[in-house]
Order: sequence, then structure tokens, then C-alpha cells
Amino acid sequence: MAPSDPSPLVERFRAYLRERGLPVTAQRDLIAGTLARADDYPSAESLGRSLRAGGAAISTATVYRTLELMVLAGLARASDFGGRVRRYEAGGTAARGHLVCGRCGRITGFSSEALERMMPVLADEHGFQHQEHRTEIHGICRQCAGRDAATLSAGS
Amino acid sequence: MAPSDPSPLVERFRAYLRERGLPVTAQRDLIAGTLARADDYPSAESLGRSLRAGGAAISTATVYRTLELMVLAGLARASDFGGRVRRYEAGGTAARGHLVCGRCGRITGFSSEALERMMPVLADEHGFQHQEHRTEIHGICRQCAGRDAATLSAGS
DNA sequence: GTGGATGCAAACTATTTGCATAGCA
DNA sequence: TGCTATGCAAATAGTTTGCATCCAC
Repeated sequence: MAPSDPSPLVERFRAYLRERGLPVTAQRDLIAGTLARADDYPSAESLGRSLRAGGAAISTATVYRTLELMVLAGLARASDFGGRVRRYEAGGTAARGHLVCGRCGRITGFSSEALERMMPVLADEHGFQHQEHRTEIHGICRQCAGRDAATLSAGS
Repeated sequence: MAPSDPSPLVERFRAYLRERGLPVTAQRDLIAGTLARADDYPSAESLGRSLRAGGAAISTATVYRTLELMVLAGLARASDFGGRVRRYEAGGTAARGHLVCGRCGRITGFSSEALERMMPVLADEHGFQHQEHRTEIHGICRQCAGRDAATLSAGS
């Protein structure tokens, strides 16, 4: 990663660390930077793997610890989208809803004002104090649907 | 469990099994019956534990396999509500939304017609074929909120 | 210099699987 | 009788933790 152009997420993470006198390390910068650039909701393991593939020397344990710290800091969000691995996304991303493709596994974030408005209302209706919410829509993405249609008409 | 009053879920599971010539076993009846009666979204392990506590001899592996089969049959739903264990609920339950209390961990299902209507629309807006959806609201349940308030005013 | 981060490897937890045996159809 | 479930125990997979060492402050 070029340290000349740190992403806003890296900056915010650094600020968070400095505020409480915690060390800003090369690993933390790298992990935050990679998460900020990731568009595939990586797991701790896959994120570490790609970092190592890029030449960085980072242990899996550090990746786990750092991502956990970022979640705590409110700078990342974690979710296991129906699978068995916890996957992370950069926080601050407006996306609160996620489209999970059952075919290719790709996850796409989206945001909906109507949804945002509805959630606290639904919580309230049940005497529940809303803090945050998570919405997943499982189905088939456009690309996979198109591929299916093509395969169907062409035969295998 | 008294076999004299099998729950509808047990019946439907039996029917599903018979339809495809699969064995209807005592274990499967027990597991389906227990899941039908459970109101706490049990994990495979906790479900097996309570069965064994009740005197039944059922291995953990069988519980996992049976619950998985029920999900496949569309008679149960599985989700890990932000935690690291997969928890199950009887299918057919109208609930599609879940309130997850961050204090006591209790999960409460709810259904909302408005939410049901909105999901396919949201999917469509993004060129996504909607199959199913999952909505979780994380926050504090009424009981815990009340307890907090009491503690606060009384001092610890 | 010191508290905290890192890396390694071992520990853990939840879940899955292989295989011999038992049970339903 | 034949196909499938079950149980046990071992294998996995993902994640966490203990501890010695290293590094940012």
C-alpha cells in the first residue's frame, strides 16, 4: 500500500488509536487500508491471506485482533451472512442492507431510506429499544440470473 | 414426548420423509417435536443437551443431521444471530423479523406485512431475484430496559 | 524505558465426517 | 433384505489465547 494516500478509514482508525494512546502500527494501517479498499466483505482469514500474498508479513492472529478492534471502534462491521465465517466491511459505509447471492456468494450492500425509517418503528411497536439492524436479502444476482438464462437456452 | 399428540411440525416432517421413502425414526420425531415446542431458538448442541437431559439417547451428530434435513425440507430455519452458533427455529412460523436483545440475548420473532412487501421491491430495485430475507433488529428488550431503569434509580 | 502489539503455536468451539452397527420400509 | 439412520470418535474449520519478543510512544 502506498502510505502517501491513506484512506479516510485509515485516518480515522489512526485518530481513534492516538486518542487513547494506543500504538499506530504498520500492521494496523495495512489492515485498515485493505479493508477500506475491499469490496467483497472479506473474512479475517482471506484478508490476511491477501495481505501476505502482497508481501506483507502479518499473522492471522493480528488480523483477527485488529478487525475486532475496528468493530469496537465503530469503524467496521462484522456479520456472517448465513455462512460460517465472519466477514467484515468498512464501517461508515452507508449500506445497511445486503444482497447475498446464493449462486456466486457475492454480497452487495445497498441502502434504503424507507428501510431505515421502518426499523425503529418496528422495534418500537414491540417495546424494543432499537440500536442497530441488519437486513439480508438472499436470492440470485443479476449476473447469475443472466448466466442461468443463457445456459438454459443454449443447453449445457 | 407423548406420541399421542404430535405437533403439526412433526406430522409435516413425517410426511416429508414418507414421501421420499426415508425412515421415520424416534430420534427425528423427538428432535422435530422439541424444536416445535422450543421458544428460544436453540442451537443443535443445546437442543441435543435438553433432549438427553430428558432421558432420550440422541447423539449430537444426529441432531445436527436432522436439523439440517429439516432446513432442507423447508420445515426449519437456521441463523446465527450475530453470534457464533447456528440456531434453529421451526419453519412455518410467520416470523421473518427478529429482535435480538444485546443484554439478555433473548430473540423474539415478529412479522410485519409492510416489511414483507418491501423486501421484494428492494431486491428488484437492484436487479436481484428475491428468494428470502432475514431482518434482525439489535437493541434492548423491554424487560432489560426496565431492569436497567430500576437499577439506575435504586443505585447498585 | 514501558505498556501494548505482534507472531507463533497450542487451545478451543462448533460443526462435519468415516465407519461399523442398528433399524425402518 | 436393502437402504438409510445412528452413534462414536476422529477430523475440520474458524477463531481465540498464552507467552516470549519486538516496537511505538
